[in-house]
Amino acid sequence: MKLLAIDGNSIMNRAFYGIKMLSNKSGMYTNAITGFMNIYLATVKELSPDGIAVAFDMRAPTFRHKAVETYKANRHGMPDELAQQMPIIKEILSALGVKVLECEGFEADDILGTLANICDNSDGECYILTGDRDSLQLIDSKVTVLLHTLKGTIKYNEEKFTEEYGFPPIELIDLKALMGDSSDNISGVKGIGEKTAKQLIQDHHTIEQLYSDLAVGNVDAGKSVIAKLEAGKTDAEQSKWLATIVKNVPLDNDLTSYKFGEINRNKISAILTELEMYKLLERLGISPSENSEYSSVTVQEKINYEIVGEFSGDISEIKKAAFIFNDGIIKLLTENKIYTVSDKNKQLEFLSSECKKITFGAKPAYRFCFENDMELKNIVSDADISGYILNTNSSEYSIDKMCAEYGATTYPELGEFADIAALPVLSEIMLSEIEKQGMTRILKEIELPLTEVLASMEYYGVRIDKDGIKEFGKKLTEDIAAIEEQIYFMAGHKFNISSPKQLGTVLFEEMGLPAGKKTKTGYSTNADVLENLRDKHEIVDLILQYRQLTKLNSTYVEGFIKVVSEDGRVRSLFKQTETRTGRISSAEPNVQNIPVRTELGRNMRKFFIADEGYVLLDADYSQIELRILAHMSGDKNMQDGFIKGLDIHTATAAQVFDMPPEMINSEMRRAAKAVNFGIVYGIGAFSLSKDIDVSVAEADRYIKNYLARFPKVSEFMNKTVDDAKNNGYAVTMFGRRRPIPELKNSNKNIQAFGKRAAMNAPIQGTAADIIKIAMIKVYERLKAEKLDARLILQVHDELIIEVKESDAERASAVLGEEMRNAVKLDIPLTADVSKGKTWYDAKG
DNA sequence: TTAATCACG
DNA sequence: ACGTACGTGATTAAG
Repeated sequence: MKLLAIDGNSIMNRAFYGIKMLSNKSGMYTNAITGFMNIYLATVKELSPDGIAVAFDMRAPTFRHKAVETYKANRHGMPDELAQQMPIIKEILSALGVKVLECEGFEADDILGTLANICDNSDGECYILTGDRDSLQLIDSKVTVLLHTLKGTIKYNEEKFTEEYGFPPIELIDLKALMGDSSDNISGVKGIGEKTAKQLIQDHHTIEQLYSDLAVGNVDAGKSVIAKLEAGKTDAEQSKWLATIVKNVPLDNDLTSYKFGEINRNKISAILTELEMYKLLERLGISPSENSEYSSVTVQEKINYEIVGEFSGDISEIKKAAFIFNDGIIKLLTENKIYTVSDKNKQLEFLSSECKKITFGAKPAYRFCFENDMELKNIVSDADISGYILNTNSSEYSIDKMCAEYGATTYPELGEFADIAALPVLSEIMLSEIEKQGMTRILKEIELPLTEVLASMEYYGVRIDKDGIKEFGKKLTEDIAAIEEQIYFMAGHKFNISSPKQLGTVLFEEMGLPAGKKTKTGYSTNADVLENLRDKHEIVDLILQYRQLTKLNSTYVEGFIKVVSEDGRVRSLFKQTETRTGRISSAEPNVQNIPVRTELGRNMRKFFIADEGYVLLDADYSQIELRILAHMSGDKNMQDGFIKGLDIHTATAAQVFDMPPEMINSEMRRAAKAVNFGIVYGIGAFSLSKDIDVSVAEADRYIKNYLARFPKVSEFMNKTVDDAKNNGYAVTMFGRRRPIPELKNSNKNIQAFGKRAAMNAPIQGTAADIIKIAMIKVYERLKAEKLDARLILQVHDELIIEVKESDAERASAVLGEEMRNAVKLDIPLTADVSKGKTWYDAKG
């Protein structure tokens, strides 16, 4: 009988720390379970044992000798996120017909030792799977250890062990008795390390032999080693006792009782469905539970697709199809047949046809059409977008992962056609889920049409004055060199100013400036800290200047010179499935963080220019997030300020300080502005106090006053957090969801973060929804009115259009009207348009 | 690859 | 008692 004995705690630990945190929608962590099952299945496949026993620790707290736990540890000495997975893996294993062994007062190790012993005394073969080298002492002719490490699983039998260590496995106990083991709190002999201990055990084998040899002067070692050994005899004996794995745990010693039992498929299905571990279910050959969220669509037949090859028919006859456009090739699925389309003209004919298309990642296809002066028509579903809408938290929306998550059939046997084969059913499941969650309008009226707008923005790009940037860079480089010289002079030597570590040493050790905050790795040298040191030494100001100039030079000057195309334009990627709140993001290059707050940085915008004969139009929403808050909360007091067209920060100050608006000075307005920001972000008194430099108590008073003056805002925030806790997600005005599993985390800080995110998501997300709607309307109207104008940039609450001078007036009206009228709120949305040859000039 | 920093809304 | 505002992306240093 071949027995596989697994150290449950050790393997769960390895899995937990080896795999990124994963959790299902309700915040239950699954990473250790996933990792464990991966290792388990691989080992079972490799070994084909007759039976399996998995051992877990059950040590009463009083017996515990392990090191003190870290802050978030519980009584099991492990993080809650791991502890909560332990009972579940036990249930899964039991349901798989595997024996789960625990014994009061014993560790998993001891159970493994006993199992090994049982095998030794019968005709068993024992394989021990663990991540812990301790168990190697159990190896003998019948016992093999499979040691799981980062690099893979190493099989240790007697031969392999002896070859590596130079002595038999049982003497590992003696080795530990000498060198100790800090993780198990075994002291060993003081002053004897691994090297010396190994040599001594190779020569003398056991502690007992070593000390009897020592007594007759038969130990070949230096004077100091001998002295240490003599001094540590008791320690050695005690350590040996501690290091010895117990082999007499009361267990059933009939080996056959560990043979595989019956598999409870229903139970496994129920547990894994709940955990959303669909991949594992598939590997186990078990279908997801009927009670699954997605049950109505999870019972599917595998469709018999025929792979035909290059499409040779008449494209105009295709009425409905799935396609994926990638690497210049289209994979096409229609009427249960899969084709490729390689000819460019055929591709364009297909894309621009009236055929209803479902796809995965439509944006590149839109761009491909724009580049060829065609129009991509009739995209009715995009799985990439659907995946994002259903879970904005995911970092990857591959077809494979989504099939596992939503229970769609996969077709790995179709190789390169696996994705296109899975797409129709996957899309159908996701569309019905989106419908069920009330997000169909988000999909059809916002995200799907937006893809075309973003593709168009990417296609056009923005014109850049490359020579201008180069010249600006030259000046910066000169200034940087001069500042560097001065800094080195003041510091007394050269060093890398860009290295926070080296800078910290210079400022806080060599120059003796008072160190403020610390980071994980040393002193903090960020702008906040330096700002406070400004009047302590002249060098601080120079460093701040150096930081500003080098940032401008490397990120913006050098960064942009690198990405300007032949035609003098830069094409950023506007990503539609990136942010958790529903905003779009920009990358390669990021055009949403071009400097504006300082005059020097703002110069960068002089190099974002309109093409010859064209001008730029720029419009941004004024206070859109606060307006949304006023609308969604229904707070009449707050709405009043906007309806009357007051300066909102001054109006807030008047409320918070209980004074007429004309009595509000700039300092008070600044404080009120910070409070307004804080409210949107899910405020704390501490951070607010730091931001506006008042005491925490003072800041707390501002917040309390604010919430008292705007009671509906207070209510709204509480309800938002409550709902998010109950539902597992926060939701925008239009129904877009953001899952917030952090609210269920056991760590209070993470929970607090969840609350702030829950308060912010509906506001930031609704603002994102609104500007997306505006973008689509602007895009459609510019097209309908045949204006020589195009949207080219979006910066969250700001849109930029490049327009032929003769059409500027009309485009300007379109832009302003569509932004203001994108949606109807209880209060007006305001957006003013201004015009200029450069972004610098066009920004009002 | 991760941490620190800083640019934007 | 503890930690401390939401959402992004790019660059640099350093393990």
